Amino acid sequence: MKKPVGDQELVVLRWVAEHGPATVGEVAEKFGEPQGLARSTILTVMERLRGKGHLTRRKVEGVYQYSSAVPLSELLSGVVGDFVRKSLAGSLSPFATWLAHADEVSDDELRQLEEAVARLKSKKEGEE
Amino acid sequence: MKKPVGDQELVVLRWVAEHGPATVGEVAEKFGEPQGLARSTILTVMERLRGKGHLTRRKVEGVYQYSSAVPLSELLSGVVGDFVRKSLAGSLSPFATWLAHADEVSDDELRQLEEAVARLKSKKEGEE
DNA sequence: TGGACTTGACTACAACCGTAGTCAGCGCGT
DNA sequence: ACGCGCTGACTACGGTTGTAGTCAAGTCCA
Repeated sequence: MKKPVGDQELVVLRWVAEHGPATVGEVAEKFGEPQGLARSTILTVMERLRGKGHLTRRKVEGVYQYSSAVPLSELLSGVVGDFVRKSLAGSLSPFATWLAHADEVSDDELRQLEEAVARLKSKKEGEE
Repeated sequence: MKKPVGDQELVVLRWVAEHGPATVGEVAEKFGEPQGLARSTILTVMERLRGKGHLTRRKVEGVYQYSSAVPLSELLSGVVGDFVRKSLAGSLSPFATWLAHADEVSDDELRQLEEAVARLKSKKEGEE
Protein backbone atom coordinates (compact mmCIF):
# COMPACT_ATOMS: atom_id res chain seq x y z
CA MET A 1 0.00 0.00 0.00
CA LYS A 2 3.05 2.26 0.11
CA LYS A 3 3.48 2.84 -3.60
CA PRO A 4 6.06 5.38 -4.59
CA VAL A 5 4.91 8.77 -5.79
CA GLY A 6 6.66 10.41 -8.72
CA ASP A 7 7.93 13.94 -8.52
CA GLN A 8 5.37 15.40 -10.79
CA GLU A 9 2.65 13.40 -9.15
CA LEU A 10 3.68 14.87 -5.85
CA VAL A 11 3.42 18.38 -7.21
CA VAL A 12 -0.12 17.74 -8.33
CA LEU A 13 -0.99 16.01 -5.09
CA ARG A 14 0.34 18.95 -3.17
CA TRP A 15 -1.71 21.34 -5.20
CA VAL A 16 -4.89 19.40 -4.62
CA ALA A 17 -4.14 19.04 -0.93
CA GLU A 18 -3.65 22.78 -0.64
CA HIS A 19 -6.46 23.99 -2.81
CA GLY A 20 -9.24 22.04 -1.25
CA PRO A 21 -11.36 19.52 -3.13
CA ALA A 22 -11.25 20.23 -6.82
CA THR A 23 -12.42 18.73 -10.08
CA VAL A 24 -10.08 17.69 -12.82
CA GLY A 25 -11.24 20.64 -14.83
CA GLU A 26 -10.31 23.04 -12.08
CA VAL A 27 -6.91 21.53 -11.51
CA ALA A 28 -6.21 21.49 -15.22
CA GLU A 29 -7.23 25.09 -15.60
CA LYS A 30 -5.70 26.63 -12.51
CA PHE A 31 -2.66 24.46 -12.17
CA GLY A 32 -2.01 22.52 -15.34
CA GLU A 33 -2.55 25.14 -17.96
CA PRO A 34 -0.07 27.61 -16.48
CA GLN A 35 2.49 24.82 -16.57
CA GLY A 36 1.62 23.95 -20.13
CA LEU A 37 0.12 20.61 -19.17
CA ALA A 38 -2.76 19.12 -21.08
CA ARG A 39 -5.99 18.32 -19.32
CA SER A 40 -5.56 14.67 -20.05
CA THR A 41 -2.19 14.74 -18.36
CA ILE A 42 -3.72 16.11 -15.20
CA LEU A 43 -6.46 13.54 -15.36
CA THR A 44 -4.01 10.70 -15.79
CA VAL A 45 -1.86 11.85 -12.93
CA MET A 46 -4.81 12.31 -10.65
CA GLU A 47 -6.20 8.92 -11.46
CA ARG A 48 -2.85 7.34 -10.75
CA LEU A 49 -2.73 9.09 -7.44
CA ARG A 50 -6.18 7.79 -6.72
CA GLY A 51 -5.01 4.32 -7.62
CA LYS A 52 -2.22 4.66 -5.12
CA GLY A 53 -4.62 5.76 -2.46
CA HIS A 54 -3.44 9.33 -2.18
CA LEU A 55 -6.49 10.95 -3.63
CA THR A 56 -10.16 10.29 -2.99
CA ARG A 57 -13.03 11.41 -5.15
CA ARG A 58 -16.71 11.89 -4.66
CA LYS A 59 -19.29 12.70 -7.30
CA VAL A 60 -20.88 16.04 -6.61
CA GLU A 61 -23.49 17.38 -9.01
CA GLY A 62 -22.35 15.21 -11.82
CA VAL A 63 -18.59 15.69 -11.58
CA TYR A 64 -15.95 14.21 -9.35
CA GLN A 65 -14.40 16.22 -6.59
CA TYR A 66 -10.94 15.02 -5.70
CA SER A 67 -9.40 15.51 -2.30
CA SER A 68 -6.20 14.42 -0.67
CA ALA A 69 -6.55 11.32 1.45
CA VAL A 70 -4.45 12.89 4.18
CA PRO A 71 -3.86 16.50 5.20
CA LEU A 72 -1.02 18.28 3.49
CA SER A 73 1.22 18.53 6.51
CA GLU A 74 0.90 14.85 7.22
CA LEU A 75 1.53 14.04 3.60
CA LEU A 76 4.72 16.05 3.43
CA SER A 77 5.87 14.78 6.75
CA GLY A 78 5.61 11.31 5.33
CA VAL A 79 7.51 12.33 2.24
CA VAL A 80 10.30 13.69 4.35
CA GLY A 81 10.42 10.52 6.39
CA ASP A 82 10.65 8.38 3.28
CA PHE A 83 13.36 10.57 1.90
CA VAL A 84 15.49 10.45 5.01
CA ARG A 85 15.15 6.71 5.27
CA LYS A 86 15.65 5.90 1.62
CA SER A 87 18.05 8.50 0.32
CA LEU A 88 19.98 9.39 3.43
CA ALA A 89 19.97 5.93 4.96
CA GLY A 90 18.31 7.39 8.02
CA SER A 91 21.01 9.88 8.82
CA LEU A 92 20.27 13.51 9.45
CA SER A 93 23.82 14.72 9.11
CA PRO A 94 23.49 15.47 5.40
CA PHE A 95 20.51 17.59 6.17
CA ALA A 96 22.40 19.47 8.83
CA THR A 97 25.28 20.00 6.44
CA TRP A 98 23.03 21.32 3.76
CA LEU A 99 21.16 23.48 6.21
CA ALA A 100 24.31 25.10 7.45
CA HIS A 101 25.01 26.43 3.97
CA ALA A 102 21.48 27.11 2.92
CA ASP A 103 20.35 30.56 2.20
CA GLU A 104 16.79 31.44 1.43
CA VAL A 105 15.53 30.23 4.76
CA SER A 106 12.68 32.41 5.90
CA ASP A 107 12.39 33.68 9.44
CA ASP A 108 9.33 31.59 9.87
CA GLU A 109 10.96 28.39 8.76
CA LEU A 110 13.94 29.08 10.93
CA ARG A 111 11.69 29.50 13.89
CA GLN A 112 9.95 26.22 13.16
CA LEU A 113 13.26 24.44 12.90
CA GLU A 114 14.42 25.91 16.15
CA GLU A 115 11.30 24.72 17.84
CA ALA A 116 11.61 21.25 16.43
CA VAL A 117 15.20 20.97 17.55
CA ALA A 118 14.33 22.32 20.98
CA ARG A 119 11.56 19.80 21.30
CA LEU A 120 13.86 16.97 20.34
CA LYS A 121 16.41 18.10 22.84
CA SER A 122 14.03 18.27 25.71
CA LYS A 123 12.64 14.90 24.82
CA LYS A 124 16.08 13.45 24.79
CA GLU A 125 16.86 14.93 28.17
CA GLY A 126 13.66 13.62 29.59
CA GLU A 127 14.67 10.14 28.51
CA GLU A 128 18.00 9.79 30.14
CA MET B 1 24.37 17.89 -16.58
CA LYS B 2 22.06 17.53 -13.60
CA LYS B 3 20.62 14.15 -14.44
CA PRO B 4 18.38 12.58 -11.82
CA VAL B 5 19.73 9.70 -9.80
CA GLY B 6 17.53 6.72 -9.02
CA ASP B 7 17.13 5.46 -5.51
CA GLN B 8 19.07 2.32 -5.98
CA GLU B 9 21.72 4.16 -7.92
CA LEU B 10 22.11 6.50 -5.00
CA VAL B 11 22.62 3.62 -2.62
CA VAL B 12 25.43 2.29 -4.77
CA LEU B 13 26.91 5.71 -5.24
CA ARG B 14 26.88 6.23 -1.52
CA TRP B 15 28.62 2.95 -0.96
CA VAL B 16 31.36 3.77 -3.42
CA ALA B 17 31.76 7.25 -2.02
CA GLU B 18 32.15 5.84 1.47
CA HIS B 19 34.32 2.85 0.73
CA GLY B 20 36.98 4.58 -1.24
CA PRO B 21 37.85 3.76 -4.82
CA ALA B 22 36.72 0.27 -5.67
CA THR B 23 36.47 -2.03 -8.64
CA VAL B 24 33.21 -3.44 -9.88
CA GLY B 25 34.25 -6.79 -8.53
CA GLU B 26 34.74 -5.39 -5.07
CA VAL B 27 31.47 -3.54 -5.02
CA ALA B 28 29.67 -6.59 -6.34
CA GLU B 29 31.21 -8.82 -3.74
CA LYS B 30 31.07 -6.61 -0.68
CA PHE B 31 27.91 -4.70 -1.41
CA GLY B 32 25.93 -6.39 -4.13
CA GLU B 33 26.14 -9.99 -3.14
CA PRO B 34 24.80 -9.43 0.39
CA GLN B 35 21.81 -7.70 -1.21
CA GLY B 36 21.34 -10.51 -3.65
CA LEU B 37 22.35 -8.38 -6.61
CA ALA B 38 24.13 -9.85 -9.61
CA ARG B 39 27.53 -8.57 -10.61
CA SER B 40 26.14 -7.36 -13.90
CA THR B 41 23.57 -5.33 -12.05
CA ILE B 42 26.26 -3.54 -10.11
CA LEU B 43 28.21 -2.96 -13.25
CA THR B 44 25.22 -1.53 -15.06
CA VAL B 45 24.37 0.80 -12.22
CA MET B 46 27.93 1.99 -11.88
CA GLU B 47 28.26 2.62 -15.57
CA ARG B 48 25.04 4.60 -15.54
CA LEU B 49 26.34 6.64 -12.66
CA ARG B 50 29.49 7.24 -14.61
CA GLY B 51 27.39 8.30 -17.58
CA LYS B 52 25.68 10.83 -15.36
CA GLY B 53 28.98 12.12 -14.16
CA HIS B 54 28.72 10.93 -10.58
CA LEU B 55 31.44 8.33 -10.79
CA THR B 56 34.89 8.49 -12.28
CA ARG B 57 37.10 5.57 -13.14
CA ARG B 58 40.76 5.08 -13.73
CA LYS B 59 42.49 1.96 -14.92
CA VAL B 60 44.87 0.66 -12.30
CA GLU B 61 46.82 -2.52 -12.98
CA GLY B 62 44.43 -3.68 -15.59
CA VAL B 63 41.12 -3.01 -13.87
CA TYR B 64 39.05 0.09 -13.38
CA GLN B 65 38.90 1.80 -10.03
CA TYR B 66 35.72 3.78 -9.58
CA SER B 67 35.47 6.74 -7.29
CA SER B 68 32.80 9.27 -6.53
CA ALA B 69 33.18 12.48 -8.48
CA VAL B 70 32.45 14.50 -5.37
CA PRO B 71 32.97 13.78 -1.67
CA LEU B 72 30.17 12.03 0.10
CA SER B 73 29.10 14.95 2.24
CA GLU B 74 28.89 17.23 -0.74
CA LEU B 75 26.99 14.62 -2.67
CA LEU B 76 24.39 14.15 0.03
CA SER B 77 24.13 17.84 0.62
CA GLY B 78 23.21 18.19 -3.01
CA VAL B 79 20.67 15.44 -2.73
CA VAL B 80 19.05 17.20 0.17
CA GLY B 81 18.95 20.46 -1.73
CA ASP B 82 17.33 18.82 -4.73
CA PHE B 83 14.79 17.15 -2.53
CA VAL B 84 13.80 20.32 -0.72
CA ARG B 85 13.46 22.20 -3.96
CA LYS B 86 11.67 19.55 -5.93
CA SER B 87 9.55 17.71 -3.44
CA LEU B 88 8.91 20.37 -0.85
CA ALA B 89 8.77 23.31 -3.21
CA GLY B 90 11.56 24.90 -1.26
CA SER B 91 9.80 24.97 2.04
CA LEU B 92 11.45 23.68 5.17
CA SER B 93 8.29 23.52 7.22
CA PRO B 94 7.59 19.90 6.35
CA PHE B 95 11.02 19.06 7.57
CA ALA B 96 10.45 20.81 10.84
CA THR B 97 7.12 19.04 11.24
CA TRP B 98 8.62 15.68 10.59
CA LEU B 99 11.58 16.41 12.80
CA ALA B 100 9.37 17.34 15.70
CA HIS B 101 7.88 13.86 15.71
CA ALA B 102 10.97 11.97 14.75
CA ASP B 103 12.49 9.56 17.10
CA GLU B 104 15.71 7.75 16.42
CA VAL B 105 17.69 10.94 16.25
CA SER B 106 21.13 10.33 17.66
CA ASP B 107 22.82 12.73 20.02
CA ASP B 108 25.36 13.45 17.41
CA GLU B 109 22.84 14.31 14.74
CA LEU B 110 20.92 16.45 17.15
CA ARG B 111 24.04 18.37 17.95
CA GLN B 112 24.75 18.92 14.27
CA LEU B 113 21.24 20.17 13.72
CA GLU B 114 21.52 22.54 16.61
CA GLU B 115 24.71 23.91 15.23
CA ALA B 116 23.27 24.36 11.79
CA VAL B 117 20.27 26.20 13.15
CA ALA B 118 22.47 28.36 15.34
CA ARG B 119 24.62 29.23 12.39
CA LEU B 120 21.63 30.20 10.33
CA LYS B 121 20.30 32.34 13.09
CA SER B 122 23.48 34.23 13.57
CA LYS B 123 23.81 34.73 9.86
CA LYS B 124 20.32 36.12 9.73
CA GLU B 125 21.03 38.51 12.54
CA GLY B 126 24.20 39.65 10.92
CA GLU B 127 22.26 40.54 7.82
CA GLU B 128 19.64 42.83 9.19
C1' DT C 1 -32.89 19.19 -31.83
C1' DG C 2 -28.33 19.93 -32.99
C1' DG C 3 -23.98 21.65 -32.19
C1' DA C 4 -20.46 23.19 -28.56
C1' DC C 5 -18.32 22.15 -24.47
C1' DT C 6 -17.12 19.22 -20.41
C1' DT C 7 -16.00 15.08 -18.34
C1' DG C 8 -14.05 10.56 -17.77
C1' DA C 9 -12.07 6.18 -19.52
C1' DC C 10 -8.87 4.16 -22.33
C1' DT C 11 -4.70 3.91 -25.08
C1' DA C 12 -0.02 5.29 -26.27
C1' DC C 13 4.69 6.05 -26.01
C1' DA C 14 9.31 7.49 -24.78
C1' DA C 15 12.54 7.89 -20.92
C1' DC C 16 14.29 6.09 -16.94
C1' DC C 17 15.21 2.50 -13.47
C1' DG C 18 16.09 -1.97 -11.40
C1' DT C 19 17.67 -6.15 -12.55
C1' DA C 20 20.11 -9.44 -15.13
C1' DG C 21 22.03 -12.65 -19.04
C1' DT C 22 25.54 -13.25 -22.39
C1' DC C 23 29.67 -12.88 -24.87
C1' DA C 24 34.32 -11.82 -25.98
C1' DG C 25 38.97 -10.67 -24.33
C1' DC C 26 42.82 -11.06 -21.13
C1' DG C 27 45.90 -12.96 -17.75
C1' DC C 28 47.52 -16.73 -14.93
C1' DG C 29 48.63 -21.18 -13.64
C1' DT C 30 49.71 -25.90 -15.17
C1' DA D 1 49.35 -24.08 -25.39
C1' DC D 2 44.92 -24.45 -22.97
C1' DG D 3 41.34 -23.83 -19.98
C1' DC D 4 39.39 -20.97 -16.08
C1' DG D 5 38.09 -17.05 -13.97
C1' DC D 6 37.65 -12.12 -13.82
C1' DT D 7 36.41 -8.02 -16.39
C1' DG D 8 33.84 -5.00 -19.25
C1' DA D 9 30.59 -3.97 -23.17
C1' DC D 10 26.27 -4.84 -24.90
C1' DT D 11 21.51 -6.32 -24.90
C1' DA D 12 17.11 -7.13 -22.68
C1' DC D 13 12.85 -6.69 -20.31
C1' DG D 14 9.18 -5.37 -17.22
C1' DG D 15 7.51 -1.60 -14.33
C1' DT D 16 6.94 3.40 -13.37
C1' DT D 17 6.50 8.08 -14.70
C1' DG D 18 5.59 12.14 -17.53
C1' DT D 19 3.00 13.55 -21.12
C1' DA D 20 -0.76 13.42 -24.23
C1' DG D 21 -4.40 12.04 -28.00
C1' DT D 22 -8.90 10.20 -28.77
C1' DC D 23 -13.46 8.75 -28.11
C1' DA D 24 -18.00 8.28 -26.12
C1' DA D 25 -21.48 9.98 -23.05
C1' DG D 26 -23.62 13.76 -20.79
C1' DT D 27 -25.05 18.82 -20.51
C1' DC D 28 -26.41 23.18 -21.86
C1' DC D 29 -27.86 26.71 -24.84
C1' DA D 30 -29.85 28.69 -29.04
